[in-house]
Amino acid sequence: MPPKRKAKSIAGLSEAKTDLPTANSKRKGGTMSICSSPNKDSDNTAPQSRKVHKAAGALSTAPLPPETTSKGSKVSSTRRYFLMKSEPDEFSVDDLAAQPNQTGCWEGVRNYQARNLMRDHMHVGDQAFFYHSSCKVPGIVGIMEVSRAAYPDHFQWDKGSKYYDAGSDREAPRWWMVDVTLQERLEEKVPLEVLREEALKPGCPLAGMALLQKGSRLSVQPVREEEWKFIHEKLIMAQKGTGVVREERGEEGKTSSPDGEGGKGEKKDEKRLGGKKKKRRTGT
DNA sequence: GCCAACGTTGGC
DNA sequence: GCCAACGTTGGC
Repeated sequence: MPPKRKAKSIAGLSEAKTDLPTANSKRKGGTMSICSSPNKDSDNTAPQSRKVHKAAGALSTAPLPPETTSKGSKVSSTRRYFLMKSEPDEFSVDDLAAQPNQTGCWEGVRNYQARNLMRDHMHVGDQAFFYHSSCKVPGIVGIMEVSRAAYPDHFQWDKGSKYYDAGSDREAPRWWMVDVTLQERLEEKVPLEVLREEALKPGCPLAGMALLQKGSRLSVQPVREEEWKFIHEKLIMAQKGTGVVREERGEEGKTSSPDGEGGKGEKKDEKRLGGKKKKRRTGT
């Protein structure tokens, strides 16, 4: 699989970055049956015929309200919430803000669980936090709205794309994407660290948040309504009132971005506690 | 840069 | 279907 694939680029622009020819062309066990239409109704077939059960434990996808599909299209009676990760080096909230109508497609998701969430559970009108990962200060940097429900990620058939997947059939697309529209770019990022701190407080609705669970890595995650509200009202709205949640602005010195994600090469200010744990994996 | 915790592959 | 190997994610 692509060594780097959390990248989000906007359709039409991303073609440029095709640094990884191999992509997941070697992937094969993919005999998974997937729906072929974005409008399929009751397709919840998790094509993960392999062993996703492990992951399922790490990330509870439980917070999703029941699907209310009436017939051919996804009908959402209740707005759902999500969190979508992207490495700012690859695609940042500023990049999305720079798109026409501040709208772009969220392509490049190459994980079945994440795909299923987008394909089967995201509806127009649902909202998602834009999360910057793999950067100096990971955290929530924006609020988006789903502006187009799932449709096939065409990069899976683009041999020049790092998201190319030789095993994906046009008749049965393996990978899907949605369009998102930026609703708000936060003035102040809500750092992961703050979320963790809050979650520790008694009664905090963030206690069970998927993002904070150990081993959570999914690039698209469900967010419970109470989690969304807490973050939005207590951590985002509040910062507008007081002006600060955490003063890191300027410290990273990068224009108006909610975080100046300089780049991964950057010194990560906090050295690990130097603890050796155990060796991992049997050597190669 | 380190490394825990995955996810995927493929032999059996 | 099980599971070890190996590659990846992403916080630290």
